[in-house]
Amino acid sequence: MPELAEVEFFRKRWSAGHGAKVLSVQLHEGKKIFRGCDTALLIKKLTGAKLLDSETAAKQMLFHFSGGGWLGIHLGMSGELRVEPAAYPSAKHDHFVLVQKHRQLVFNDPRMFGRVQFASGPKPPAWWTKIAPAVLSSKFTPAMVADFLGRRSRAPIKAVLLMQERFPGIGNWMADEILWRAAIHPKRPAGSLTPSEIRTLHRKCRHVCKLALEMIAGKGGKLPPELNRYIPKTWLFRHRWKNGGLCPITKKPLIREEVGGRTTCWSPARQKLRAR
DNA sequence: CCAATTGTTATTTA
DNA sequence: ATAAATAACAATTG
Repeated sequence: MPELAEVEFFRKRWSAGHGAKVLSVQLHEGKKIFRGCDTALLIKKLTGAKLLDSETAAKQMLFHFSGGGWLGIHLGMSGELRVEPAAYPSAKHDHFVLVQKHRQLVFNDPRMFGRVQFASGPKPPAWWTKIAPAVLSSKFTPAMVADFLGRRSRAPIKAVLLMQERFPGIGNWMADEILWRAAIHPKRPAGSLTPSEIRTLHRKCRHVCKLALEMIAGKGGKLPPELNRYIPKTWLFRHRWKNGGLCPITKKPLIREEVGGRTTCWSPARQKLRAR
């Protein structure tokens, strides 16, 4: 479920615990979200440590603790972070909980495609620092996009936009939103885009990321079903899942079909298979 | 029972 | 050998 802006939204929730100590760590040992994670070390280092600060990159979050603890969380498909009262009893799929004096920081993930990582040391670990430069950073340039599209020239552009090594944080709905705004058909081979289309694509990537962060991450309420409250009807997002949905620009019917292995929504009246 | 799901990754195919 | 397509992961919901 969570893409760039939603990840930032969830990180902000847990930021309620900045400056407070972790009294205890509760986790469901052996669950898939802990694959490759040294949970014994995690528990040892985080118990009694203070949560100092946190940040997001792509679809991941990094929480920094006193004593050199670095906690990485990826929400996968169905994960979410919540803040619950100190007396809260764990619910189903609450696989990982940091207990503080005045609250509990809860990671809930039914499908467990999410992930918990932990490292100890003076600096953030490699699995964090190697994440690709953010779409909103100055390192994300039209030339870099053009180069990447050239190396993925036969894959549909929709599939290429989902590749985290170059478009960190962009997921299924954001990719569709970007292509719709750029008026590019999702099945177009990445290598078939004109230089002008590539510049437009680059611009729309940044625009959608920026607006999504403003609209979603800045808010304090609840998420998935309520996400519609934050996103205006001028976005494809508000129409993409409805049967019989109409393109907000052309007012013509939208199409849903699998592209690059994911359900994809587009406006055939606006997004043509041949370059214009 | 069947099909769906806003993500990644291992395996298979071309 | 490389890139692209597909299957698999797990749990729930419609």
